[in-house]
Amino acid sequence: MPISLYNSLTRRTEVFAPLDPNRVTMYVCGPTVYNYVHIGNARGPVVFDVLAKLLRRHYPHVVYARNITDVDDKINAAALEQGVGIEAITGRFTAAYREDMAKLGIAPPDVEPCATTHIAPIIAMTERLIADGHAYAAEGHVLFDVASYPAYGQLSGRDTEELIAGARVEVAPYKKNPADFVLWKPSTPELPGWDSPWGRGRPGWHIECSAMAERHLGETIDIHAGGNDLLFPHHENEIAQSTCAHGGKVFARWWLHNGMLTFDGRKMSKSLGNVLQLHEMLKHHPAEALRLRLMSGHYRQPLDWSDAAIAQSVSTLDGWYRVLRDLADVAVDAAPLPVPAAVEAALCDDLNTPQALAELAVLADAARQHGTPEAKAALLGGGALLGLLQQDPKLWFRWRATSPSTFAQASDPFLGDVTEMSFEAQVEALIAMRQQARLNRDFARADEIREHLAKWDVAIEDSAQGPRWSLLK
RNA sequence: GGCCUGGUGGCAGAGUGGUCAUGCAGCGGACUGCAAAUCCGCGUACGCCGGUUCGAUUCCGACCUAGGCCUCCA
Repeated sequence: MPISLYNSLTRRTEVFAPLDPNRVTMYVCGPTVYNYVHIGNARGPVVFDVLAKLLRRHYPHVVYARNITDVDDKINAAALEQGVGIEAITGRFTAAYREDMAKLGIAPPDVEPCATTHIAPIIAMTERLIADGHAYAAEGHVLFDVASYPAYGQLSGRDTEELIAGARVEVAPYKKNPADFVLWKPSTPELPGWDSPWGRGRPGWHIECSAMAERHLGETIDIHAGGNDLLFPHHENEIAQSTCAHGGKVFARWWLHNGMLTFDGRKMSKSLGNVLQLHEMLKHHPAEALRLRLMSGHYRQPLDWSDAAIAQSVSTLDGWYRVLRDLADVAVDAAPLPVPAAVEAALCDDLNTPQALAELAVLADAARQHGTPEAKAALLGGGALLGLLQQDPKLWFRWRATSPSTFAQASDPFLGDVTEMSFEAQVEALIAMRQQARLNRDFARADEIREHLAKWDVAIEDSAQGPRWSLLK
């Protein structure tokens, strides 16, 4: 089944065909690690994680690179403010980023290059651009000469003339044209810097992606992806740099751009201040529900974020995990889970995750009704491609790592002294007590215990197999 | 101002020129000590106005409206 992907460069959906089917290359712009990322920053990683999984099914060798920007003026500002070196900042938030991505079920990329470990390739590429007349040094800076690249503006649909005339950008005196952008800039002694032919300095923002993509993936890559707010100027500049540094070779054959998360109808962004930190969200919601929500709209459309939407994702997963819990004893060959054609077809159609999720719902219904190993395997297999439904259903229903705060007490009205009892032990004891009350047909007491447990967000179901419990989310 | 997306049932959110999205929530019934879960049943959505068509939510045009990029930003 061929994969079709919308290409921002051509503005149409095209059947994907890699340059080399034996080495498919994909580059995704990663975070600048000066703080925790917000939930909107996780959308690209989630949808492109699904894309990577899909590509790996179709091709034997996929090289997926997602960079870490670890030198940047915001990092410098944070380091100065906290009186530490930039490594303290970038180290901490790189680690947090990896942890939070892992919680969302995002597989690590094959390569995770950092700007600071690619200074030599960055300088080399900059020198090449100067030598070929595409860049110039001025006052310790090196700037890309936009006028030297006639195709500039192609990706973002901008008119080069207008950009060169560009009134909105504050024009630095050393620029030939307002649209020229910096490849290298000088560092004052208190700022991080590296020796270069132009003095001690640091790379501009755009050049690192060009240099690292070249280094790890090659001069022409199959897919380059990122948020649509990077389309201009970041990706436009990357194209200019890479194309000019590679003698006119195509830089990226497919450009994919995910839509923004909105919050109260506006783009979630640090500058607007309407952000929700992923790290914080993960403390209050099951990670899988956040992932599901991030996939529940088509990746190119905006997606509104709200508590109600998270709650809906939780309910949806409750239903699917209920099916899997009821089929816990149905054995399934886990090694190669089958991938249902309908799920794959949806994803092959420009990553239509909402359609894929609709198919997953159909599979869940089938599994609930038939309860066969095949039906269960299909549900698990479809979920696997989407990065869902892979945990033990028990853990989904006992998702909270810590017990409710209301639980911390020495004495329980029903159990007496509970200082030695764990949360789970207390819950189990109370449920046993309630079961006995029900057998005695003392329903008033049974309901009292149920209400008591409800205060700890413990919900009880009396199933045919006996009572079972879960934690409300 | 330039470039670009959207406006679908209570909510979320796909899709299509002519019988079905799907999920969540809701309502009625069955089941249950009561709940929960499950099962059965229910709701005649496609911004507005024109046009093309036998037929448009789907194509075309205008309008209204929301949002994104043009500056750091996933």
